[in-house]
Amino acid sequence: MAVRRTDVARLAGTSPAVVSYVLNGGPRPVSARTRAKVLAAIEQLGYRPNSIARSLRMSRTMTLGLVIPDNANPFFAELARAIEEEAFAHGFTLLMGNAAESDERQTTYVRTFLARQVDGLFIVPAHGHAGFLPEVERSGTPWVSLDRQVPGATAPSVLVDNHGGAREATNHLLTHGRRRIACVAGPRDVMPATDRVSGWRDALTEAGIARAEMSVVHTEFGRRAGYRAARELLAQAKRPDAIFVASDEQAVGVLRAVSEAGLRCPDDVAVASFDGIPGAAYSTPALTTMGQPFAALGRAALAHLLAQQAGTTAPTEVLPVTLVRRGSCGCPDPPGGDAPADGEAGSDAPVEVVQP
Amino acid sequence: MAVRRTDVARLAGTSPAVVSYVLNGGPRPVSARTRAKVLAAIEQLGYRPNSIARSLRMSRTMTLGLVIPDNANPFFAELARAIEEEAFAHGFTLLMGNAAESDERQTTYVRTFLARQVDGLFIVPAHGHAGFLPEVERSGTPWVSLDRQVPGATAPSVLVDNHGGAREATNHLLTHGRRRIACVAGPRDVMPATDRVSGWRDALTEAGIARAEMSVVHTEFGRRAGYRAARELLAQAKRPDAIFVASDEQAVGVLRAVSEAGLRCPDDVAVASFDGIPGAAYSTPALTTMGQPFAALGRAALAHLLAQQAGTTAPTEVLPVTLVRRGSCGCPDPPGGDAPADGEAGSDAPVEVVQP
DNA sequence: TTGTAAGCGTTATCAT
DNA sequence: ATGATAACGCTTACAA
Repeated sequence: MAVRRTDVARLAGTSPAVVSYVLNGGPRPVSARTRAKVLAAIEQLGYRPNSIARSLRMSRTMTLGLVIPDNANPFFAELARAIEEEAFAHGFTLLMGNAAESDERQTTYVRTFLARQVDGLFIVPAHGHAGFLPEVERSGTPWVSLDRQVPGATAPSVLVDNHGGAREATNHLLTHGRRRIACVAGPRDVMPATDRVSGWRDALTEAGIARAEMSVVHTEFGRRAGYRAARELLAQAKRPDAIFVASDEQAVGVLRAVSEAGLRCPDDVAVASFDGIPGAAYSTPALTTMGQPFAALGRAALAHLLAQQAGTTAPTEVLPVTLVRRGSCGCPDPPGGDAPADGEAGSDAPVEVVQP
Repeated sequence: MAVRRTDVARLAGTSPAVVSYVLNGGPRPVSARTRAKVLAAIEQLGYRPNSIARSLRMSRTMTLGLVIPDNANPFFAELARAIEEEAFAHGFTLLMGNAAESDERQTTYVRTFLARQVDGLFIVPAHGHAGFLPEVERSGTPWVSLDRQVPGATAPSVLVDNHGGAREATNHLLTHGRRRIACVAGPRDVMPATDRVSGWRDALTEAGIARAEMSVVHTEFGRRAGYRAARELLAQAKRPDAIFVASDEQAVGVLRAVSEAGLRCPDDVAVASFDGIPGAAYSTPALTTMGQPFAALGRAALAHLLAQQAGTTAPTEVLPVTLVRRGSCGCPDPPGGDAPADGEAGSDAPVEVVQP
């Protein structure tokens, strides 16, 4: 069918193995003359190596799998982007699976990826579920859990400082003179969500605010959920003068609810959130948020995978988040969404008005 | 190393071939008793088939490749999501490649995917570039170009009605009484961008507006580019009273520029855009936009691939876009970003304010 | 109904 | 420095 290594060897008047040595630069040396003939034959036949066969032989696929809970969520999209970038830089191809918040789909993807003999697996576990755990552990495939931890898993996790970040964001709202700071939280069963709630609570407690003065709404991540949660909070008798929101996506919905309620952000209700997705710079007002170090997360995740391949035992790693001050908290709002978003192309090219 | 088909056969007291027949449901029948023994052995050993070996043997990988120009752009992200969804539903796994607007990376990905013997390839070509064309054509692998057409390609394209959509959006701004309707366009060398410009121009011409009254800025897709383009337009002596924007992403930047200029949307400057990304429902005001049929695009793309596999010749397909009326054009702005976004989870669960 | 064996395209280990 | 050959794990045609 396709043109094989054998065909190249025949045309070059040599053996298939030599073709391998030329292509792979080893493990055995090959004379310059033979190499030239092989290269010519490859060119002439339009030969392309079959990496499936290579994978079978080498039991190494140079493929990594990534399973995320929700493709449509910009935070996971950004995380996926960072991981893809890092994988590409190391010569790996990434298989992407979207669990769509379903434990079943999540497990299906893990199973598929394992059957495909991926060299490693990145998993952002959907809400507490972890039906995939037994299979992945038994396979012996290196894996890393991201953003969230799986109870009982032996694999390392790469996380961010959710508690500290939430505390810092809340403290920042306090420095703007806000006292009634409510919280739009994530689902109860997701680790980063609960850590962010406790960071918020601790900041308020340290500021001497009574527990009874604190309101929290647990809800899904996502714009719509944030919108609905904020509507509840703003309808309370004692309306909050600020809201700490557990994710930028929810915060976009919160902003919308504030404006529909006839209130202004940050004047009537200040907002600070978490994640630092690119879109956060372009809402009105732009969101003050705890920026996650996406590139560093990607690097750390791959490093942990490679360490496991090398047999090293790598512990869980917690990366810091950094406060990004924009308009929603009451800080001055930088024009034009400040810096060009990561990966945004050609943003500084001159623009010119013309006639069509 | 791993547990193989042979091991299962030995334990079940049968031959490796029979194990295949049990797993694949054929092609030969297996007695109920043998099947039970095989299943038990599989369970006991924790056997998992190696699909690399299967792929090599079958010369079918059940893997498809997708190359997009920019992972960070929500439009491509949404398109990717739709395609992944469709591929998953048909039992395919998707390899995702982000060309990051680089022709070189784009070609690298196509080459990698071909080497991995993907059963088909979806390509959203980066700006006019098409360095990958010779290789993919010669490989004989079925492929489809999406969103944009590649000059000289034999493969079918799946597109939307860019001209008609732009025309409809512009006409809609005209019905709101706007006359000075400027245009923020995409890059000059991208087909859908130029088609949208001509749709906008035709609508204005039909309305009797002189060419000299039309202003257009060509720029990159992306929020920041839209922001900078709108700043130019709003600084003109005769300021436009509406802007047709070639993409929602750019429109988000346009909204930002309008608000920074101390103007209000839609009162001073109405905006209509193109794409219908989920985020468009949550800007302030929400964006009136020409919604692309993402799910249908995914379906069409896969259908074209499968048709090619079956040897059928499939022509280019153009899908319709639909006007989504929201606040930015002057229509009433539906509350809370109207319907739950596609793929947004659990959005209608009750929310409740509690103490932490 | 079941066992045997060839072959998918590659790499690595033998000899030469 | 090179040529032959066994193996990777699976599917299927063929023989029994």
